[in-house]
Amino acid sequence: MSNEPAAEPRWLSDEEQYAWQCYLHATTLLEDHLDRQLQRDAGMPHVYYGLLVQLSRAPRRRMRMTELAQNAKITRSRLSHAIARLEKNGWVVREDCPSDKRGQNAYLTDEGMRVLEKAAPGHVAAVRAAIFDRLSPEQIGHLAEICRAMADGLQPKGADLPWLR
Amino acid sequence: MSNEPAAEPRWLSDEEQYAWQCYLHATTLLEDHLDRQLQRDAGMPHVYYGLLVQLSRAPRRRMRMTELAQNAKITRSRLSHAIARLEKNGWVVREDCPSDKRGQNAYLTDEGMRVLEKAAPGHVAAVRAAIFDRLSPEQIGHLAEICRAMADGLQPKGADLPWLR
DNA sequence: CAGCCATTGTTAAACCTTCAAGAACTTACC
DNA sequence: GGTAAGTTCTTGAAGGTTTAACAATGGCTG
Repeated sequence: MSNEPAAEPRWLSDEEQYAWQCYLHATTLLEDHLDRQLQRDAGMPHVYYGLLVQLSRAPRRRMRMTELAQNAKITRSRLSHAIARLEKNGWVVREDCPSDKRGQNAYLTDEGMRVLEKAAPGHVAAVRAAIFDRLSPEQIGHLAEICRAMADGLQPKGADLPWLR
Repeated sequence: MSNEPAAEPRWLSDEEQYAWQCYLHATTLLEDHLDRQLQRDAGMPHVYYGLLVQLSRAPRRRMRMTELAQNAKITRSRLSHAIARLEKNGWVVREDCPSDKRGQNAYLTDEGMRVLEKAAPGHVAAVRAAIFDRLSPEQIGHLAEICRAMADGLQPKGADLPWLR
């Protein structure tokens, strides 16, 4: 199916092309906007912030690296670099996992927690201003539904990234 | 409004939180997926591909740097680096702009055009598989509407980036 | 036309991401 | 229990992005 030269590619209809255009614009602008907002107000990019959020919600503010990577939808390699940086900031520390000697836990430090709590209101405000204050409740429902369908189609099964690709 | 400590941040409702989660997952997974797809099949990241597409649609396959950056929603700096790389590949060349001595045009070469035409079918197929084959026509309409509303709120007015932020 | 401010595009440095490879450990199986 | 295969996490290098600063030019205002 992906080996044949694909005799006649099914191009996008006008509606589809328009939707795709809008999607690309919105997602690029939003991601850039949030990255800058967080870089300015909290000294880290959006993805890193997301990692702290995950950790803050985890049982004892700790989580196995792989699980964290899965939740955040990033590769283990990327996470490894990210945690290294967050560790330098003193916001996270690594600990050996008791039950599996290969494993590492990332632990959100008190200082990391403070940074997160300080950044959260501004971030939520930014997200709200960019999305939820601009959409009707029905649209929010539709968005969730649409994104869920998309994410479903992109989830697991792949080479080094059991979940990505 | 952004100066006051924000007495009581309006957190996200459960529905909003769910939608935001879905959105983040879908957009991260999709962007990663397309980046890999294009890197593998065309030797460039998704953004670079988008630049070639823009150029291919422009009048004489050329466009002013700033205009290209605006259309692609990226900074001039990022574009500058990107075009430098594409130029190394021989897919784009820079030309002085006749009417404004500060200006540069990016021109899509014949080779660049070939690369684009070769990559297009696979890319469209990937986009289709990830989105349009998974959504109903109504959902596609909703998506466009939602993204348009989001993009509208994020458009222009800013410091070094007259359009971004 | 002189002065001043805005715009255009680039650059260097710091940072982030990807990719491929590898070290350490676990599991399954004989 | 020993070996092969799989899992977990890290690393270094290559490449992409951001930020701030800059040179060159344009355009406005008096």
